[in-house]
Amino acid sequence: MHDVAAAAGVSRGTVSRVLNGGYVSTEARAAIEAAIASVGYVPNTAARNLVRRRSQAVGFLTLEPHSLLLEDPNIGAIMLGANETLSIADHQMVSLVVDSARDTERVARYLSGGFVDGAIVVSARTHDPITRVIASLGLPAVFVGHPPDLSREIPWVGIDNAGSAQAIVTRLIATGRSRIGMIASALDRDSGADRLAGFRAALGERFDPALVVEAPLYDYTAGVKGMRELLSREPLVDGVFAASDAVAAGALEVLRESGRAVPAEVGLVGFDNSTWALRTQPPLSTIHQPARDVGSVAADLVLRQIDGEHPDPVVLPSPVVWRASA
Amino acid sequence: MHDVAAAAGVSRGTVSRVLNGGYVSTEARAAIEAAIASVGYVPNTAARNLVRRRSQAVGFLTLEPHSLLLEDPNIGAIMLGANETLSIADHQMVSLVVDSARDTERVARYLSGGFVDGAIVVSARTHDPITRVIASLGLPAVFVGHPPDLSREIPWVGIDNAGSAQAIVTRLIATGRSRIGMIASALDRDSGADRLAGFRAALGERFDPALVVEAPLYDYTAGVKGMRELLSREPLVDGVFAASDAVAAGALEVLRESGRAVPAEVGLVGFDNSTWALRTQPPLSTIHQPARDVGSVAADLVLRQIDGEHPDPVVLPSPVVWRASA
DNA sequence: TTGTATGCGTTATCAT
DNA sequence: ATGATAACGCATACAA
Repeated sequence: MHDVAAAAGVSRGTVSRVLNGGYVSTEARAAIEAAIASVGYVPNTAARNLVRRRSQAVGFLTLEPHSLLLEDPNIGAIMLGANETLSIADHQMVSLVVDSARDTERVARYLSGGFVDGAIVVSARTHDPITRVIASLGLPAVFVGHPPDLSREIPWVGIDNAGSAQAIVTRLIATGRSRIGMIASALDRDSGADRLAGFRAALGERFDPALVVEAPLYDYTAGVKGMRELLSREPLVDGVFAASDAVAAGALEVLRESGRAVPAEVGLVGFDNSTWALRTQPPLSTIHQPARDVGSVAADLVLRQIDGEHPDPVVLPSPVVWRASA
Repeated sequence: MHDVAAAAGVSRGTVSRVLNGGYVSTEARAAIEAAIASVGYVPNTAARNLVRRRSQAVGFLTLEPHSLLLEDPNIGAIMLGANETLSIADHQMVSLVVDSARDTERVARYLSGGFVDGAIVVSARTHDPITRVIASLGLPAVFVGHPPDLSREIPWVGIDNAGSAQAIVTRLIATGRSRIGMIASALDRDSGADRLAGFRAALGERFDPALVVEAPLYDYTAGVKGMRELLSREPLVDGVFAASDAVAAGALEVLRESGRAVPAEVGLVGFDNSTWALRTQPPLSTIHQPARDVGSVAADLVLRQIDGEHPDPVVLPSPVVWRASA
């Protein structure tokens, strides 16, 4: 910038004014713009942020085992939704992957180092070091999904997992099934635990713990193993609630192998309304997750906090999508 | 930091020394550390970077239509590999999504604003504005895959798509197939075009353009539509090379629907060795892409450029993985 | 309208 | 071993 000022024969202050917008004469502006072009000047945004004390950037972190990051299509959609909203507000979304203890420490430094004005956190857990850093730093943040403890300090956005699970299982019951099982995934996370709770609520008196098999992740493999286990525990099972569409796809494959017709003999429902749901034969009845909206709302919630507001948590609607699998 | 210095009764220089490492007396160090804790001081890394003129960060950008970003499991693996290597070198990987014209401009500013010391670019195209910015900025960068023009200015890392395609198709031919078709995806990208070239090379004289159907993306849907088209063009097709495992999975579904046994009546091979390959029935013969290594090498190549070196492009091995589908 | 001066939070070069 | 002090590249209040 020094060079530009010299080349244009003005002071650095004036150069700064044409860059940002302020009173500057037409001639001076022309001279400066010419100088900028000839010198090939690009402003150092980092320096600008130092003086403005804002970075115009928001971090997006996924506190997940990396395998899940690769599998879960929702996370990608959430990112895109968040980015879109941040982009409109002229904020840069920077996605940070934390995949090791070393990452955790470095990301914590990054967050507290003035590089971001806020953060969107997917799959936060209360005990997570990063979560603590954010809380103690007072960094504007929003969680996707509701972590047990900090829900009151930090706003969150999500869906009603329990209610939606209850709704679709109720509907599954209404198709006349009597032995309904569940392949429950990720019970250590709020989404997983809530879906199981909804399943249980829908069944009420008829709930049978023996018909719930547990799996660590929301993936295809969980469906394969889970369905085999379910079948061995109760060969007469005629309804299955899979904790996600990927899980349901795995279960469907096993049902096919074992010669059970879907939906004639066994009704199957999933969760997510992901691409899986339309790829299977028959297509899956499932719960629609408005993942893109979740991201968009998350972005909005950080932005508002950056502006000094204290927004409330947001729960987005997640309707049942009924197809042919049940 | 001013507060810390005051509280500890020393100068800011000394505080800086305990933070970074330098000669400082035991008493001073103790006093300063106590002050840091009581004040709750966290260093502003942004300010440090300004004076050091290094950010210790590397950008990771995916110049893809966002739909593909969500679908492609390779990109996630590449990210993880890159992050691991960067992390060991104490560099922060920041992933930037460019999903609109507005994004393009903002990301370009971000890149030239001093926030990153280098960049890893997936799916670069020569005409892309971001690519031009990087080139004109002289920012240390590496491409994943080889863009046509800038290959000499900017190093890249990738696999031999053409050679691998030729290898697996040759092997498919060796199983005694006589009417072999290809579902070719993403012909506007080097990977897509090269895979087709390899297919053609393997067939030599027997290559028949009528047996090549084109699809825009490497996804499941492309396989479904492509296989239907192929079947209608040549009902007697007995071998299929799908441009990716996801494409192969879609094709397999159509083959099943139309009553063709795989591999008995039709041999099918894919590309990527992704999770798709093991989920299908039968599992797919395919090409193993060392995606994680690609990311790791990419990181290494930027790091070396940041250190002033001028590394050559790297081609990683991508062996045939033979399973039951052909 | 424009120039000058000061500060943003650090590191680094000097002396001491 | 430590304390001043000058950068780093920019924005801005104030003066002119």
